[in-house]
Amino acid sequence: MAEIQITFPDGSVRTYPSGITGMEIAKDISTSLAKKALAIKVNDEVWDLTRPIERDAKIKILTWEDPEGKMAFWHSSAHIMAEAIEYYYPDVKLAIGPPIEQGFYYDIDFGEHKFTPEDFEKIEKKFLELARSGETFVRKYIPKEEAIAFYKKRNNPYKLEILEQIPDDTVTFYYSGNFVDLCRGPHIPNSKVIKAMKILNVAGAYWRGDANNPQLTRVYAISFPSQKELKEYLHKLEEAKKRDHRKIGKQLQLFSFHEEGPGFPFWHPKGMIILNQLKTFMRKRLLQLDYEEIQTPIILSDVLWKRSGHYDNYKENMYFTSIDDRDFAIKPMNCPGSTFVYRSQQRSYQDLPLRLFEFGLVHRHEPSGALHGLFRVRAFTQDDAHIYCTPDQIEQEVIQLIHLVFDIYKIFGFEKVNVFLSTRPEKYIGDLAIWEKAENALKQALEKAEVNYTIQEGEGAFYGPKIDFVVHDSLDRAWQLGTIQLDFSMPERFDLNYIGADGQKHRPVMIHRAILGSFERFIGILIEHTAGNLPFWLAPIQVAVLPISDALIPYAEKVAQQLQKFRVIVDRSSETLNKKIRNAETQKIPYMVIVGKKEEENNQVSLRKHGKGNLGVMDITAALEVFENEFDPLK
RNA sequence: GCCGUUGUAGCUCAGGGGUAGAGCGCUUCCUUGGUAAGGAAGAGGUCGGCGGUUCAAGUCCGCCCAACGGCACCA
Repeated sequence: MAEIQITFPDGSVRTYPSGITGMEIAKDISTSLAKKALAIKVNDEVWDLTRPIERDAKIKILTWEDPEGKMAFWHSSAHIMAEAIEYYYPDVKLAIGPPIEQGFYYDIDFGEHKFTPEDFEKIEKKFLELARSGETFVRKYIPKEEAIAFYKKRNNPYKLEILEQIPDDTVTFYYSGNFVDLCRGPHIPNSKVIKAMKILNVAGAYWRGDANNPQLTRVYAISFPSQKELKEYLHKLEEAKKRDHRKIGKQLQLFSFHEEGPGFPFWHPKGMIILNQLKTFMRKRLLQLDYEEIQTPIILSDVLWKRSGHYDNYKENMYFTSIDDRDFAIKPMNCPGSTFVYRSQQRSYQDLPLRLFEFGLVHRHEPSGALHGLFRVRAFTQDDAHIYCTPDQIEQEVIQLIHLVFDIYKIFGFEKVNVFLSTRPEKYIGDLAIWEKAENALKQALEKAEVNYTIQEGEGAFYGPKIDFVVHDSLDRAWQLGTIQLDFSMPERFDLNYIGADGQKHRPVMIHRAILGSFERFIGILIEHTAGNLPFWLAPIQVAVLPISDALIPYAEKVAQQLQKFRVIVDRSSETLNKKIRNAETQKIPYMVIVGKKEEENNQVSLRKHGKGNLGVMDITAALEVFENEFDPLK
């Protein structure tokens, strides 16, 4: 038999007979590895451990520690779950069942039956029973004709549609237990390693993600090699739930939502402090960079929106009204308004770049099913700005912007930022030459700012290329915040111009940009990022003075007086000290200043830090100094 | 917008055809305290809205609204 050379990840090479399987190689290395092995990577392709390797290859045995190992594990779990579901509901039609980042799902047409959480338990039980029985996953090559006949007999239009799109004459099927599925694989060798599984939820999902197609039931689940890992995962889910900004917003009395205004947040006094602090902060930064602030109307004539193109492209998302028999629209974006400020006087090349920023309140008719706390609302305030410049100025402007964006994210503790450059799509407006110039300017800017970025070919807007900024929060979830979008359309539509050094009229380029995106959404992200423990400068109440008894209220007020440059409250309730501390802690107030007789006698306070505990007794001035040393970008 | 689930006191939730429940919060009283819940009493609800079935509906049925989980959407 021919021999082949197998190269391992560490670079070492071993010789094996051709046709050896991954499992045999794993066993050759060590029995413990063979036990843990789930799949094998063969020259960048993930294979079953039972599949014969016939040529020289670079391999890596995959275990639960490898993302690809997890994928195979969950993919196989999806098959077992489908088998369990078919056991109880033999008439279901399976569509697709892939692994995902956290677990797996199977899209299933349940016909008449409504699959609900009541079904979960019995499916989970059956699943574990099947997994424990030690099912093997056997890969078989089936002629496509045979596969089609198989699914025709089973009356499964979904699998037939998938088959139609496979060009090959032979397709692969996987057999495990009583289950058969058209599947590319790879799978784990034996189901015994799956020790724990939980169905997480069910949801409707369109076949092939198209809203015109029938809706299937998507069953989400996750599985693990041990019960312990499942427990930990469920615990993590709960922790994430605790950080939900909707919940914390309610607990801390920051904002609320009401039936009377779906998608329209009500900001309470404490939330307003955060909102205003953010605005003050952003305003200060922008004014330092030669931006000028403007404010444009919320309601503007529909003539304007027809001219801007929003009426044709964005009508579905706009609200309309009328005034004295004339038609108006509520602005969904600030850009058209900004152009009026630009046009209010003849601009010269010496005026450029002109940087106009607006904390613009926009309204958008989001589909009802899309609303989600502060993350997706129907009214929000963008930290918007429009920069009017010459094509030659794009690069320097974008460099400045990139630095600004990174500076600002850093202040909120967003250190990991991914940057994406989206280039010209198939449908676009404007000259090819200016597109190329603009895209090059963006690339140059990114490179000069020494930013790593990913190009998203063809993902730009029809009116210009753009750069997007995605940050990662403390739970490593990704959030798109900032965007820098070049626009060749708006200057054209509104006939914007400036007089160049040559005395002739020229067309400026418009740069739309937002850094936080929307203040409302950003606060939601910040709450989840910090679990509601906002930094000192953003905390609605910074210090709570807690008198040990009613008799100490006068001294508490005297102390509060001396701390008045901070947002300070005095707890005058006739509760025990323990209760007052508990209340301040649950309200996530950064500092507690505790005063009793002893402190009063020496003009001192006892300081306690939220989440940390007692910092000890000190002079009032020393406490003041502690607060003054807290980070404050507004100083 | 689509599919599914949910809607009971300010908040978190139990109850499930026959007089509406708990804890927290709120009010009052007692207690005056030393680093995460002191004690007692009281007030508070057209059980999301509108219709229907029934002697009787918070409970069963239909429609609507909203929230939640996904999908679709996010020029």
